[in-house]
Amino acid sequence: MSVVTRFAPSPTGYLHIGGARTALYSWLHAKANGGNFVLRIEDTDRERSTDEAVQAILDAMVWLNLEHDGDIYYQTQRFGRYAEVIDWLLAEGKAYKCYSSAEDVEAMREAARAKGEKPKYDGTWRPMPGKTLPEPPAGVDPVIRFATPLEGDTVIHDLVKGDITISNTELDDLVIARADGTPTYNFCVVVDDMDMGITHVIRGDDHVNNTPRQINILKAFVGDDGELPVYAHVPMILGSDGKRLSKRHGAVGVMRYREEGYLPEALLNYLVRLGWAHGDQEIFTRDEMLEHFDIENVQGGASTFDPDKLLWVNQEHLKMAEPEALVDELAWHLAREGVENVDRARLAEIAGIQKGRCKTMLDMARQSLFLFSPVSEYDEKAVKKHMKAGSPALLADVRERVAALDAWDGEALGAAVKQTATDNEVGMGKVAQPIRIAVTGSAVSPSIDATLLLLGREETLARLDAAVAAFGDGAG
RNA sequence: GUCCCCAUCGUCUAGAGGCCUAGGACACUGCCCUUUCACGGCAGCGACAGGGGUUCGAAUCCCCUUGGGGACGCCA
Repeated sequence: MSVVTRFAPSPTGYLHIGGARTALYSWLHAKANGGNFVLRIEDTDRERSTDEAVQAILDAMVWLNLEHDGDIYYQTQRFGRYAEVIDWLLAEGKAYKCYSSAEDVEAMREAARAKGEKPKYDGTWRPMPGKTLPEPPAGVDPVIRFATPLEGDTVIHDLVKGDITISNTELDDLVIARADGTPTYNFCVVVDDMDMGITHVIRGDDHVNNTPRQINILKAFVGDDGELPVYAHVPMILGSDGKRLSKRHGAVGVMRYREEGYLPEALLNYLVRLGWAHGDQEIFTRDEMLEHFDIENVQGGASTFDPDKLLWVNQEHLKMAEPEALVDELAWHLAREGVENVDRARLAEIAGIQKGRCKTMLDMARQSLFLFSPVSEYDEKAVKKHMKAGSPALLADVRERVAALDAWDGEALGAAVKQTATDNEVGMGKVAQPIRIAVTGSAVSPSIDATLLLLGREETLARLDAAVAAFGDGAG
């Protein structure tokens, strides 16, 4: 049977790092096995689900290029189906109406806690042979509870954790439909996974404790020996303080990483290595992930998110990327810095020169800004350090030499600068740094020949002239 | 509290009983390279949580302890 996995976020916020990794693992497992990857929006909680969150998740999935197969499912569009299944369960006596109020149930839980037991619903309204049920109170809408088996064990054959056995006595009769008639998570998941033919349920291990409940519900349909999906519970991602990743750790939405200049391939690469390894390999292309990833090799324990390593991975991906592949992201970041409509060939040229010396696309964009607007001011520290008494004369000298160049190419420019240093009997630093300040305003830019090459003849000459004028008198 | 899961350098991890004097990567430190910032090269620092077993032999298997995480909703 062909593999079908799913990613099933609830739209109560953005897609965060942990969710992105779960989605990645799920996607990888499907695609590496020639299967399908289903995207399902679990929006049954209408109070907390928002359209903005749905859109944010979709945007993030697109940016990460974790493409799903088929249409996106929305649980709110499947209420008819859920109602039908609940009716069947009720008719079969596998579920029942419960009139206990929220306060009643809370009191039951308190009582259990006080006895040192796990807080559970006590089964007041569960029909039992020979048992007389209380009279339903007037004017109260009941919830529907699933009648969980009273004894026996439920075993999960987990692909990452191995077999997990949980006693059914640990479980209580969970609510599958609220008083207002809307179905709840554990129930919808079962119906959906069944209807959508999900073969592998890959999700965070915070769901391990839900799994036996879901298995029990599923067995109500397929029978005790019926076929179940294969489960794989992947560990959580922790913050640097060992606590579950949260906003405090900067665990913001995936799209925030885009804003900070990360490449989707790099983020995915970092994420795939968090909890999984293939020997000593650190850097993976998407194809390499597909080739080597195996859900069964995922670690059982939680791991800690390390922003430093993510940054390094990003830098590695920047270094190995084809310049053309960086054009879209560079354009996006430049636009955010106010620079728009730069043609693609120009962007590729810039990316080709900058990619080896930036850690992020944001760095690249910002460090390329000098190309798009005249130098409005010179960095004070840089001027103090490098602009000496003799600098303006050297700048004027260089200006004449490069102006005389037939072709504006990197090699000739480099030679001209070098010759200026040689002829004036000074080190390269004495020439290159003032030029850099003159044409970029700062002491940091690509190698001086590449900087001038990118800037072009006209701008270079104009900026050198402006600098000679600015520093020519009384400088140093 | 109850149940479930987990446990190798600060962090991510390699390790499936002898290949382990425990390997790689990030971070950190030092040196080298160098026209800036980076890149790169070399070196260093640094771990099998503790205790019992099993075995000729254990980071690897078992048990206990400890530590960490998760779950216990008319949230998902």
